[in-house]
Amino acid sequence: MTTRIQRRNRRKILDAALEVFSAQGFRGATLDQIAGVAGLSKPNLLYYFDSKEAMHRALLDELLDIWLAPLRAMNPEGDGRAEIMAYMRRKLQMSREYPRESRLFANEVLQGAPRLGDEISGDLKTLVDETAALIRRWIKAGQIARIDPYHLIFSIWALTQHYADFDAQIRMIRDGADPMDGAEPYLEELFDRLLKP
Amino acid sequence: MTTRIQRRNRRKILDAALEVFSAQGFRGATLDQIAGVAGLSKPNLLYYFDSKEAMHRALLDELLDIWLAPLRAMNPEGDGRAEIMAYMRRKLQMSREYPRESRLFANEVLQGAPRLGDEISGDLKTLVDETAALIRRWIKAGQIARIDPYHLIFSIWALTQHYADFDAQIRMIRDGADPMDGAEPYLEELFDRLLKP
DNA sequence: AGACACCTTGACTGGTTGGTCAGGTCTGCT
DNA sequence: AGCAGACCTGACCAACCAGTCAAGGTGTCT
Repeated sequence: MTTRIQRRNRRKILDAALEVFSAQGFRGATLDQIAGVAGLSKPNLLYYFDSKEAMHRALLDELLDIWLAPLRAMNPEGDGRAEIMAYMRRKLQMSREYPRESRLFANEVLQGAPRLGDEISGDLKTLVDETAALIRRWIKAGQIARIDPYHLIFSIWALTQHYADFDAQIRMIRDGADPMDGAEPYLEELFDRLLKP
Repeated sequence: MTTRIQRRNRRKILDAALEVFSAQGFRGATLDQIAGVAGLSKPNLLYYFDSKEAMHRALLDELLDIWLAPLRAMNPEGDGRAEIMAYMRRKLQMSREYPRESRLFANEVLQGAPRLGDEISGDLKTLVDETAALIRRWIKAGQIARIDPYHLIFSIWALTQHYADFDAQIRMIRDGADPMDGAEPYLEELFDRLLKP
């Protein structure tokens, strides 16, 4: 049985944890910081989660589905170019709407993904392999250019997530302007040229 | 006056610090770990550097020049397309040869670049602005396509550094194979298509 | 209202970590 | 050899941090 209070507080804690973990990394975050952001006491955090580690795992677990949704949303029956362009657009949208989620995963992967369970990484691999096979079929059908499917996927990740993960750097260079200004037409052009058979 | 021992030990410390900071981030790294890798005692580390922070600053300072060398190496007199392709190749080469440096900067920027001095970021901005102006001239001269120079630079960074920074993820997906396998021809094709007028 | 489970917290603990210091050892020079 | 200064370290400290606990507060159901 989960009560109303439980739902509300677990949500507050995970929100705060996302805020702090994404900005400081796992090791850099402290329970006191998370407690402060959540507006709860530290022992209370540990009443709802067994440990800092459990909090982090719960976050990754919950967010992975959201994070991979655009990839799952690709339609094998659709037109190759249109589907890949749409995927890229959705990923860019994710960087705009969920920059903290992007940085959370970036932090985790950057440190060698020590807290991403084998199960999780297995799911990811399966999904990517399936998508790569799908892209190969689109290539065979002559819908897109003959390019490596894996590197294509990596380049979509790299280009879209860069705007969320390296926000600070882009802001410095662009005098604080919105880092994603002009990103969409640019990536549109880039992938249009790349995919054209 | 700097002695031979000073040079040798400072080098050992900075090497070890790069190893540990790049893998764990600033907050995640401990002086004990660095001391262990360097083969020196912790107090000895602090004999050569005032603090953990000073160590980190010295590293960033020393490595920024190396890191930005490819950008400085662009030749304004050269052919636009050839120069940009060469820059991309050099950056990819950096990701292959200096993945730790890449991750060090990635960690720093990801956390909002709190330890990158204004001076450093100012230098970077100036250099990027100059390069952007140069790219605009190449566009005017009809040597490359009409694309946003800043986003072009960001996309070169994103695509090349991704292979170093997200190494762990790519390895998972590609079953431990060398993440950069096939990256060069892929990026060659991508930027060739992108830059063509 | 009363009972009972659920929720909350101040005070604490044990371990870690950045940094200090007094005193020791080594090196290069004369 | 002997000396000065550079180099090195064990022992220590204060701050920080994840996690514990006993005690009290709160919501809910009858």
